[in-house]
Amino acid sequence: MDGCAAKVVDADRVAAVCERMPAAEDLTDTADIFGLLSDPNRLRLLVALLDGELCVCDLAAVTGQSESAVSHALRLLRAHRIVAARRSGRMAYYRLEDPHVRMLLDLALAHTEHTDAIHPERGGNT
Amino acid sequence: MDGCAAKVVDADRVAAVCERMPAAEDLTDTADIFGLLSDPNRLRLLVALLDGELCVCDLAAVTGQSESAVSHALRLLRAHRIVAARRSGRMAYYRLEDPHVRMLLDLALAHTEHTDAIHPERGGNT
DNA sequence: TGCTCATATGAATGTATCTTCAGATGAGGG
DNA sequence: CCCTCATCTGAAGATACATTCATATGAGCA
Repeated sequence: MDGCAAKVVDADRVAAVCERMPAAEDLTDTADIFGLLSDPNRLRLLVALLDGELCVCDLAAVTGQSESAVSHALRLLRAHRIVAARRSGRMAYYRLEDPHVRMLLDLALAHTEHTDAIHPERGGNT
Repeated sequence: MDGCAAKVVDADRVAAVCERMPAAEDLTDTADIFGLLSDPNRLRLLVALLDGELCVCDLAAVTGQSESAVSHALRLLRAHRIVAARRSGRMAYYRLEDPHVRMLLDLALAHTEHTDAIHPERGGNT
């Protein structure tokens, strides 16, 4: 109500935009999810899980990180229910659990694949 | 070729996932964009611009930030060509320029309106 | 010309975040 | 029971980031 009433130029536009502005909690929430996707290593982890579940050591191998780093990252993602773990003996198999994040990943990656036409020699891996 | 060949459990899966893994540059790029969306204030800015262009002081009013903070944020977004500025006299009118980011925002906001009830780390307040 | 206003910038501060190291937990095999 | 292996955790160090303050630019106006 007062957050949008300082020194404005287009008071109408400002009021309209304030109307449509999502709640602060929703914005924080969304920013939080984007934050989880903003790290290349976590991104690698999630992309690896797009195809199905993988154990920690395989995730470490795929993403080129230490198993400790992978475990820390998975813990973060787990805390936000983006991934889920299945235990089998000593192994922990992780899978992508959040369909919303899956959609964001798909959308984001679909677009980056267009941009890599600029990098002809880099097909997909090393 | 050895980035995916350490101590693995499902060598086939690991190899397959490595095949599909986007190039490091693309992942960095995507993570970078997600990083730009990972700040609530920048998010507010971009959401405000979804409807059309706004000047800096109106953006400050809408998002409840100082004009200096808004200017800094806009500079960042401008550097990544996510927003663009139109000058008119002393005023600078910014608009959302990247359709890819617009899609990500639309998708993310559509979902946060549903999912704000399930998050663990906010201690269930109003 | 001199003044004010809108925006832009740089530097400094504090805070958050990532990575690594060392050790802990817990399952399986001899 | 003891030992190994896969995973997990906590703490510490380094790095990056957001926010603020002070000031600069540059347009309009008297």
